[in-house]
Formats: sequence, C-alpha cells, structure tokens
Amino acid sequence: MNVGQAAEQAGLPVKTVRYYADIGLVEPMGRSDAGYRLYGEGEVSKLTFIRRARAFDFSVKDCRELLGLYEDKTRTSKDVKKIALKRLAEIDEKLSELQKLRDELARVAHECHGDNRPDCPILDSFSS
Amino acid sequence: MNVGQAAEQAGLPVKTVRYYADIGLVEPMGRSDAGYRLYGEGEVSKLTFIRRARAFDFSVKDCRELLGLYEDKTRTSKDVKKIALKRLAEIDEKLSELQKLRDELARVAHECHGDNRPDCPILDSFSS
DNA sequence: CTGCAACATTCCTATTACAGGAAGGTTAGG
DNA sequence: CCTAACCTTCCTGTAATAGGAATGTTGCAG
Repeated sequence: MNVGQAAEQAGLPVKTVRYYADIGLVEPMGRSDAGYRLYGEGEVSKLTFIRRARAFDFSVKDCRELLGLYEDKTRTSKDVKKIALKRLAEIDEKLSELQKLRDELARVAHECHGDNRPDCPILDSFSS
Repeated sequence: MNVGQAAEQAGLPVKTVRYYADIGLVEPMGRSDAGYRLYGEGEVSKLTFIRRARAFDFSVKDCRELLGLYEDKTRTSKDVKKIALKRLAEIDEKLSELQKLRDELARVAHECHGDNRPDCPILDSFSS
C-alpha cells in the first residue's frame, strides 16, 4: 500500500510517516516504479506501535529503542521495564513541577481582584 | 553595564539576554563605542521580570504582553488576570493529561514482572 | 608598552518532531 | 484525454535557546 493508506491505518499524518521513513525509524518495504513508498502490514504495525508509545510521551529516540526491543525476540521484559520506569520518573518530576507552578499561579491569580484598578498582585509577584 | 553583568543580575544566561535583545523583547539602553550592549537598572528589572514569568511557564510571547502591561501605567488588574487565568486553564489541562498518562504508564509498568522472560505487558500495550 | 585573560561582537549550526507549501510527476476513472 | 487525487522532493518555519567559530575590546600585570 502507499503512504496515504499506511498513514490512515496507523492513525498518523502522512507527513509524519514520511518523516519516520526519512529518519530511518520505519522504512517502507520498498518503492514502486514511480518511486512511491510501499508499506505492508508489518510497517503499519510498527507505525501504530510508535503512535501509541508517543502518546505515552516517549520521545522518538525512546521509540527507536523500544521498537528495537519490540522486534528483538531475545529481549527480556527487564530491558523494557527499565526504560518505562525511567520515563515514569521523568513524568513524575514534570508533574510535580507543573503542580507547584499551578498552585502558585492560582494563588496570585486569586489574590488579584481583577478590576479596573492598576495594582495587580500577579505582576507584583513577578517583579518583587 | 555590559551584557554579562546584566545577565548575572537578572539570573539569566548571557545568550538568553542577547536573544531577548535580538527579538526586541528587552533592548539595551544603547551601545558602547565598541558596539557593546549597555544595560541599566530598568533593563535588568525587565529581564528579571521575564525570568520569573518564564518560570511560571509563560511563553516569551506571553511575556511580551505581560511586559507591556507591566510598563503600562494605565493597565488594569483585570487585563492581567485574564491572561493569568487563561494560562492557568492551560496548565490544568496539561496536568490532567499528564496525570492520565502517568497512571496508565504506571499500570503497565507495574504489570510487567521485569525479569528475564521475553513477554512484556508494556510492549503488548503498544501493539495490541 | 605589551601580552594575555576575560570579556564582548556577529554569524552559523543544532535541537524536537513535525507542519505547510511549492513545483512537479503518477494513477485511476469517466 | 482530462482531471482529481494521489505521490515525490525540497525548502522554510516553529520555540527558545545552546554551542561554537572567528574576531574585536578592555583592563591589568609585568
């Protein structure tokens, strides 16, 4: 199948599928006489796999590694879990930072009366 | 003062201060005979203001707007609060998405025994 | 006065993961 | 045969810098 159909089946934009081919993440089976990328079931599976992993906020680089493990019949679940736990720790850190930020912003926004007067605790919190 | 000193006082990397000058966010008071950027107290205040706002995850574009309000003696606290609340809503959405993602990743990672066997629920969750 | 370190300048490249668009070739159907 | 809907490559842009090269300036110690 051509790139459009592969993209649709994998649930990815065509641009993205071509991009993955360019960076050697998921290369097409081959090319047609006209130079069209040709994809099979296997490639669609990999593309789908990557879409799901990306939805878990894994970087494309991580995906490359995961895809390697995905295809490696000799890999152990330990290998995969290690990557997943690392990602989880990163997400936890991001979450806690974002949460702190949110609370502080909510606090200053709450303190701001939001009327037509010029004094504003939000701006004050940035400059003091 | 020169860019290095201004950067230090504002708590920003020199590169960043120059970048802010380039994009017209905080321009130096003037230039020395040798072409060195010259900063005064006012510029350092603005740079500090921006550093703090950036720490709140405001985009540089947002900062430009906030800086305009910061300097505008006729602005009302309502104007500022509007931006802050918009930002807050965005952060909340990001938080909830990240939280969902975290929980699901934690679940599949937990289900993975992480030993030397080849089957792995993490990878399975990507391909099923 | 000179030499050197520590500053400064501009400009170019790279990062992440694509999106948009131009210019052009291919294919399928009516 | 024409046309729409595909496909191709290539170039540019995004956000907010970081890194580095090549070069100029300043201040101070010897």
